[in-house]
Amino acid sequence: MSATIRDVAKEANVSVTTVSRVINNQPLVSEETRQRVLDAIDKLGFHPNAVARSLVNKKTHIVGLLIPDISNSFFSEVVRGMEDVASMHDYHVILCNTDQQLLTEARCVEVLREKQVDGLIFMSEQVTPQHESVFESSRLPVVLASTRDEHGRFPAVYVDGLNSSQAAVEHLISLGHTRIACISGPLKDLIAGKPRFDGYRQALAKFDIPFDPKLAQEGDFRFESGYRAMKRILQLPNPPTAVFAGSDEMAAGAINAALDSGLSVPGEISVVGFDNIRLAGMIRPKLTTIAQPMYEMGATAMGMLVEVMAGRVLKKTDVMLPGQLIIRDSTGPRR
Amino acid sequence: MSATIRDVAKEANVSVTTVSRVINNQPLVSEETRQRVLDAIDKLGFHPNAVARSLVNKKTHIVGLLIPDISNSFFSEVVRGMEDVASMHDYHVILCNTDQQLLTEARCVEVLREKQVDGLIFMSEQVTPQHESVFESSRLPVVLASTRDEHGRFPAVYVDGLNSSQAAVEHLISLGHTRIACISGPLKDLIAGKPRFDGYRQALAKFDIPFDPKLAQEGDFRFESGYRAMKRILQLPNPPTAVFAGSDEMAAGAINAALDSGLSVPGEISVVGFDNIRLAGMIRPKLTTIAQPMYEMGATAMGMLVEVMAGRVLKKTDVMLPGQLIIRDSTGPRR
DNA sequence: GGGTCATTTGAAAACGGTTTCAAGTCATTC
DNA sequence: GAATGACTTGAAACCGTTTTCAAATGACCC
Repeated sequence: MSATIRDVAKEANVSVTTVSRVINNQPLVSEETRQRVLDAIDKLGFHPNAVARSLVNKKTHIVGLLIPDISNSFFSEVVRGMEDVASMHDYHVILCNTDQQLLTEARCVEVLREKQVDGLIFMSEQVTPQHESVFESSRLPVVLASTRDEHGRFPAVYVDGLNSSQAAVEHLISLGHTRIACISGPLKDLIAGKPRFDGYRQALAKFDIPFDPKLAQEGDFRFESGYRAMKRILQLPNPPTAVFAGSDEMAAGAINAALDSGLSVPGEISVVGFDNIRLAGMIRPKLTTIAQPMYEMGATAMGMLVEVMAGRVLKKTDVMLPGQLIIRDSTGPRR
Repeated sequence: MSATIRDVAKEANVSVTTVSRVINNQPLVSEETRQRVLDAIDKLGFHPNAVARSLVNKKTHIVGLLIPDISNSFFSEVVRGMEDVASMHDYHVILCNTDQQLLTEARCVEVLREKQVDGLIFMSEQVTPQHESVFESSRLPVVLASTRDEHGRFPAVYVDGLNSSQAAVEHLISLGHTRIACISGPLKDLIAGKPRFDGYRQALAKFDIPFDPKLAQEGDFRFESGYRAMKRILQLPNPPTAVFAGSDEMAAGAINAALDSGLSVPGEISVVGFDNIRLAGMIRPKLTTIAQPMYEMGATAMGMLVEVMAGRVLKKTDVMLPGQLIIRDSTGPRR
């Protein structure tokens, strides 16, 4: 079918060794033979077979990406960062949607390993002991993105949820709000759930505002859960004047719920989100939020994985990126 | 390092042939030896090396995805459909962001081919003769998604932009609007640009509404271009009472521009979009739009590719999916 | 007892590259 | 003119599988 290195060798009247040297730009070939080989390659339209090459090199230059759901804009932005850095280093990425199912995740690791990928990036709300054992028995370099394992066994990149959300809530407090609700993500999520909720409480504590459990609702980061949580909150006898949501989608849901209940935003109730997905600038009012450096997080994670795969040792195995408060139109002074 | 088929053979006291038969579930092995081999595999923690396997099979069970930009929610939704169907058939996908740069696209095709992928799915605004020649010289099965080539040389799946947008505009007309603007995508885009614009004109023509070139603005599908186009339109001496936008993002931009100009939507101006991305249900007012079956488009494209890779011949090489008008809150009767 | 046949098994040749190591060529040196 | 060394080159082993083909085994039949 397609020409092989042997065909080229025959055509150029040299050995396969020499052809191999030429296609790998090794210096030990005379200019004249090199040219002859190049001509033969051209003539036959030869392309080296990366599979054969991988078999002997034991390197595929492919990395696996275990992502909950690529259609979620948070992940797709992160993945873009990963892919850009990967291709910068001549790596390609295999994408796997896991829906955070341990079984799916484990199966993916297994076949990726059979496919001899050079490394793995993992994203998921939790990294359980089962995860750790799956990763360890795969013997592959693994980097965690937007998550981390309890024991810090694997390098990880994530955003500082605690301080970021504290800043978000302090922003609300600085506007005069004292009755502030929180729509958090699942608290068992140790990166995007718990820390953001803790930041909320920490801000309250700092200003001696008592914590009212009724004002704390748990959602799942999605629009609908934000909408429903807000509806519940607004039925309270003594509703809040501001809401901090653990994700932009939930914040958008909350805003819609408020508007549907006839409240103006930020006139009667302020809302602040978390993530700064594209949506945040497109809804009305534009969302005040914490910008997560999603692209950068993906890029950083892939950068670390590349380092590890190159056999170098990481200077920092635990990278915490700062979030940034972006003040737009969904927050205003208490009236 | 990792155990090979030879190690297993030695451990089980059989030949590699027999081991190979066992791991491929071939029937010509006695129950007793099979068990012995299975035990050895277990004991050594053996996993077959897919690279070596691919070398002889000439099948990698990997397909390449050439996508303009995975961080765009339209593409990420499509890709999700592709990946789901791929994994259903035991394929994995390598993701490449091309930014619609011919050079990047060509380079990706080349290295994917070197990596011996079994097929390719391509997305981009245009398929030029250069593209065709790149695909053809790669000798890989190719399926086009949300685009198509002039000569119909490659199987393609896309949404019927002409009839869908005609339906969208007819919806506006049925609400009593006669002065209707159009914010289209680039007209050189033969799938998402031109046809949607043509559908707009066709609807006007059907109801004998004259076409006013001033009401036709060209954008690039993104939010900002919609915003700017709307601002221009609203400065017209005789502004329209409704706008049809070629994408939801542009529609969202248009709505924001209208609100910023003090107009109410849909009270004073109706807006209809195209795509039905998640955003459409999250903005205020919720967007009336044409739902593109994005997931289904990805799934269908991958389904076709799988067929082709299996050596079967496609019943239909040109699949046109219908769009669906979804009436929400951004359109209302002319006042 | 030899021939036939079905059933299991394994040796060896691929697949398309890389790499080790030895050898050949030729100018330079003493 | 032989020894030295720099520079090119190639034969062959190897990477971890699959597959072809032949051989071994044992049951069965006449």
